[in-house]
Amino acid sequence: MAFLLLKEVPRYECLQEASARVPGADASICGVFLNILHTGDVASRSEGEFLARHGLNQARLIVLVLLDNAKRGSLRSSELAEHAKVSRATVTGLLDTMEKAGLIGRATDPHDRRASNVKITARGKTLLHKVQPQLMTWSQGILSALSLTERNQLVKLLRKTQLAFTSRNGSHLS
Amino acid sequence: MAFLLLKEVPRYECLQEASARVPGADASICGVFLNILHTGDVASRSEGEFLARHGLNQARLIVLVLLDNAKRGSLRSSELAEHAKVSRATVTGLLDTMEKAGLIGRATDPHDRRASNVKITARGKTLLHKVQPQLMTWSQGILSALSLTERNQLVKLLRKTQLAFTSRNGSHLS
DNA sequence: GCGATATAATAAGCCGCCTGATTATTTATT
DNA sequence: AATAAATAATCAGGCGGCTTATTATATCGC
Repeated sequence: MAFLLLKEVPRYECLQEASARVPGADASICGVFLNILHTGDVASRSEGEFLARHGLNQARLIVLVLLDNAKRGSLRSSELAEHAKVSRATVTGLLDTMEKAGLIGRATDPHDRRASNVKITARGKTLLHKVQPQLMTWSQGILSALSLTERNQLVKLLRKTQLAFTSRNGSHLS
Repeated sequence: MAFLLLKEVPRYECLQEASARVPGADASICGVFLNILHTGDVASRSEGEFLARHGLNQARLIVLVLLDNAKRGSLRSSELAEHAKVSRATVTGLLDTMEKAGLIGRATDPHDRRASNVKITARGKTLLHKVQPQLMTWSQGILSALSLTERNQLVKLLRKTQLAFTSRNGSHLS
């Protein structure tokens, strides 16, 4: 998402203004759309900045979380790709970086020599267990600006919105 | 935002589940955070796919919109960078691509030969005026899944959320 | 057992974004 | 007028994502 829309209010205000001139425009719809994009972007960038202070980013964090929770103690890179919803090729690069940083380790599977088992290292666990609670505190500090009622309401509306996008996408009516 | 979080539901469910095990975690906060990221990502990707069918992306669209609305008829690349909230270097590359595609033109400013005036071409205008109404129809088709009341409610909550992030960021308390 | 097919991971190369350095030009200072 | 400082745009190089080969290994069917 970062690659475009609405890093800051001005951009989306100018789009809002521009859209008013488009024939058939619905101000309410435009407003929702732009605010969804803008809010997601703000949240994503904030989290990214938070994680960068620990040498992490969102993709690396999710890999650590997945490996830390793995029942078997290890996952294959293809499983990581699938659960993190990132291409396999991307995972390869991601793991290269993380391996260099000592956060994860790779070992060829003895039963299937095409595959490799990816494990979180002690160093990775330490980092994760330090960062995760801080991330919770951080997000609580921010999102407690909304009351519990507001948060529930927001989640309900967001879920409905997600559904609207995905069902429309799935049916290819666009 | 695309560069990480929550392309699909599985990913964010697994994060939600994982966060439940973190000491001090607040399920309501986590739920809001993950849903904001997920919704923004879904919306951004959907729009990206829509625009790709017309050879556009979000950054190129905003450049066209800005140029089309420019009172003077042209903008400088630095102005585009500022309004689109993208770095100047990024705008240079963006304009290179768009110039090759015949959507915009560049001309050195006669009064300040360091600067160049960027204009939308006839071809660019044609494309924009074709795509913009389609984009409206498309987003209306999706977001009319929410009632007017729900949309108003959602925008109100999103604005409050944006504020929570930006004010926290601004004060550097993290 | 052996050739065709499938699968796991990686490599190669593109795109969009970034930061920081560079070049050309203008403006300010003395 | 001449040098210093500021400014506009671009270039160089990095990162993270993607898709499309490529390589090694497994498996299926005859």
